[in-house]
Amino acid sequence: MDKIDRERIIIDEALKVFSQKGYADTRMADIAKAANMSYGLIYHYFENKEKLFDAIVEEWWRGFYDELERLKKSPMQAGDKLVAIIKFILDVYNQKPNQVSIFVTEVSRGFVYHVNSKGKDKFNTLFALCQDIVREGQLQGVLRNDIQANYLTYVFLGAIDTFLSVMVLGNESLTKKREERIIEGIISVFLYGAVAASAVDKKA
Amino acid sequence: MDKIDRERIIIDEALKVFSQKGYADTRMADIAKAANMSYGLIYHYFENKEKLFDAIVEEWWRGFYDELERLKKSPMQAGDKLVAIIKFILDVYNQKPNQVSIFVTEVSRGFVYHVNSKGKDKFNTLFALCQDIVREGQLQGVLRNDIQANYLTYVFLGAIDTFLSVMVLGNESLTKKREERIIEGIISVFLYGAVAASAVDKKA
Amino acid sequence: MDKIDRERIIIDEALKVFSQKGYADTRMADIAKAANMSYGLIYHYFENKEKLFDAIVEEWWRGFYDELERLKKSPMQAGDKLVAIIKFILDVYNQKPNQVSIFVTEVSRGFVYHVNSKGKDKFNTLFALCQDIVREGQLQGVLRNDIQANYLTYVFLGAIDTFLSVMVLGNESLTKKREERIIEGIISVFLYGAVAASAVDKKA
Amino acid sequence: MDKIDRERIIIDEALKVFSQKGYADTRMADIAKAANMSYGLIYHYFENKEKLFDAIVEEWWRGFYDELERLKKSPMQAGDKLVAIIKFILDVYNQKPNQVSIFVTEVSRGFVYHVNSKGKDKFNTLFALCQDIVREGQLQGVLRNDIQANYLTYVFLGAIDTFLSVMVLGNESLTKKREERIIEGIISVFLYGAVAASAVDKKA
DNA sequence: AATGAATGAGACTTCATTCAT
DNA sequence: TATGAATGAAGTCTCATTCAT
Repeated sequence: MDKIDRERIIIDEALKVFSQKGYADTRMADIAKAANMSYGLIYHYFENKEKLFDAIVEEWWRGFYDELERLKKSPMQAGDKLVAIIKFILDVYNQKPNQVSIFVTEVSRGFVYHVNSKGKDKFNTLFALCQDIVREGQLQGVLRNDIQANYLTYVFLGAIDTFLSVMVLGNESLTKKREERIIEGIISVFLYGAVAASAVDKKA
Repeated sequence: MDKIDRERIIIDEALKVFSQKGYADTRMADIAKAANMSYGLIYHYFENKEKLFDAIVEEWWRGFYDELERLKKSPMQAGDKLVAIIKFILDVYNQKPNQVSIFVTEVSRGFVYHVNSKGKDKFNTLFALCQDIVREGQLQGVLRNDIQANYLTYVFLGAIDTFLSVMVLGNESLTKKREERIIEGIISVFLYGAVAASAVDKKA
Repeated sequence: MDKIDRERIIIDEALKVFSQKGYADTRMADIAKAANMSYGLIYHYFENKEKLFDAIVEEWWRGFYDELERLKKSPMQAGDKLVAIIKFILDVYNQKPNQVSIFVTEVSRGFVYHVNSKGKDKFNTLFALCQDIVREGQLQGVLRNDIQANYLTYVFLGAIDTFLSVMVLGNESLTKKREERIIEGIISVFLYGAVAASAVDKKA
Repeated sequence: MDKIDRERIIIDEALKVFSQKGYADTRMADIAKAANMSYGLIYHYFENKEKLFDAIVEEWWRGFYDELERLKKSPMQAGDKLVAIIKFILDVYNQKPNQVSIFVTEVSRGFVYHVNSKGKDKFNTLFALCQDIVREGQLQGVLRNDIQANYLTYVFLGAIDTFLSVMVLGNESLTKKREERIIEGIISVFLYGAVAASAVDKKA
């Protein structure tokens, strides 16, 4: 088995264990057992527990960050970009729910990183990228201008995050159809608000 | 110094330390030092680290839960209830940012509770209570009926949660004026959507 | 309540707790609770846990030692003295089973005293006194001379000790009638042996 | 060094320390030092202090129990069986005095086991097995029938136990010749009684 | 590359004892 | 006398990490 394969196995299995037990309650021995190898061997591939965790986060983060950067630069309309973000996250959740789980429970709330600030940085970067897209939408006249971009971003990211939390805590899985409905629902509320049509006298 | 006072001091200092370092990285000795007493003494008042943490969470949770129950039963309009929820949380944040911080970073994402399910239960209870109020709004014709109540709730709670995360991670404090603006902003987006008035052809 | 009374209560209650939980597993707080007072107060009467334990042992030991000394000096026949010893021990057991229990489980096996040698000394003294009486019996021609006094003593003391162990471990209580039968039985085996009359061709 | 060897070393060294200091006063660090290894390593082989102690006791107990069962089933005469029991115990004492010491001071009096009842059970099992053999002797007409089997057993086991206590407390060792004399002595007193031949008017 | 025995810093916790009130 | 809050030494045990094989 070559080096890359081993690393893959370790990362994948560690991901499972971390997302099930949480970082603090995960033992290197648990990971080794899940990966079906001795724990000594893990140290050939990763310097220590934290670096291993970082590798997992980095992998997910890289993909997410790249997507956000790509979207930011793309010529799409801001509204469609926001839809694309949700789509992307739900896709990842579908393929690797554990990865999203870790992001939600450990990274975005920065617990592993209480001391250093890696998690905080990532969260802030994520927030900033979304806010850029939101601001772009405002400039395009697609999104409201009377509200600061950061508030719009709170609502947008928050909706996704909370939705994921519920999914993660409930261990729920996602059918394609359900995914559609969710995107539809969240985006619709975000864009057009929660108020009933009959009750609208918007921003009066 | 009497028993209740000591308990207060311990809880208050533990709250600070927990929220700064996170549960896992907090040492009983740290708390003792912060509270200016021997670590042995903490064990006179709290059975162990977890019970101490629970006491802290419980205190905040009790207040929050009571408020939600009170609101649920009150004759207010659902929209006003949602405003009241945000107001309440921001008030608590203003008075005890650490308490909110712990809730956001440790409890709502359930990391201390990966093993047992105390955190998960609290989160679900919280979600359910909000959803009840949202559903009430739908019945009153105030909130949209074409979207499932849980999606509306994701957006609402998510907005608050993400906002708090940003506040907590940024160690930001809140002026009265800023608080007003935030409530205004989040509620407005939640109720009327992010789309610019000029661009509205809602739910078409 | 005067000093002597308090001491009595502490000793009596400590005796119960020690005999139930054993020395190592007994907390000063347990004793205080049993004695219905604060644990601080115990330290007014006894220097520390070990001294308290010593006081308990000393009390029982004093009575036993005095009895043995008295018997040693008395003009009774050696056989009757041995009967008197058993009688005495069973009487104490009847009145204060816990006291005997402590002696059997903690002192005679010297566990509290593994470090120092108080228990060992007491056990040896006890053994020596019995052996003196046995030797006296040999001189009187009442007990066998062809066996060393210490072997006779092993059998005698051992019978009592094992019997008490069984009583103590089984939490059994003693009726007067049963007591008679036991004395009869043990003494009879000790004096005349376990061999059936029909099978006797003693010391052939 | 392989797994089994290490376990042997730990058990052997722990046995020494336990028998010298007693269970309660034995530190895991003491055992580690005696075994010339880090204390962490002990936990690779034994779950905790109590399990380590149990392993030691179990080893001795297994041998003793098997011997008793073997004797019980053997076609020997009951009297010879009793001799064999004493022989066996003395042999073990000769080879592993510490093992016997632990049994006498810690297990047979059940101090480690004040809470649970492992020690009590073992003691009762031991007693029951001996009593079976004694009863067999009664049925064979070799032992007296006019005394309950349990009383005969008290005397028999007690003699051995007390003798061992004296040996253990005195740290005495055993020559082959002395061993013979002891067996001779104890058995003789047990079988034929302590009374001088000249004074016999047995059971009159 | 691979194993898992070995290490030991350091965490939590207990509880006898002291001491201010 | 009486209380129980307060102390802190000391114990057990965990587990990331190292290292000989």
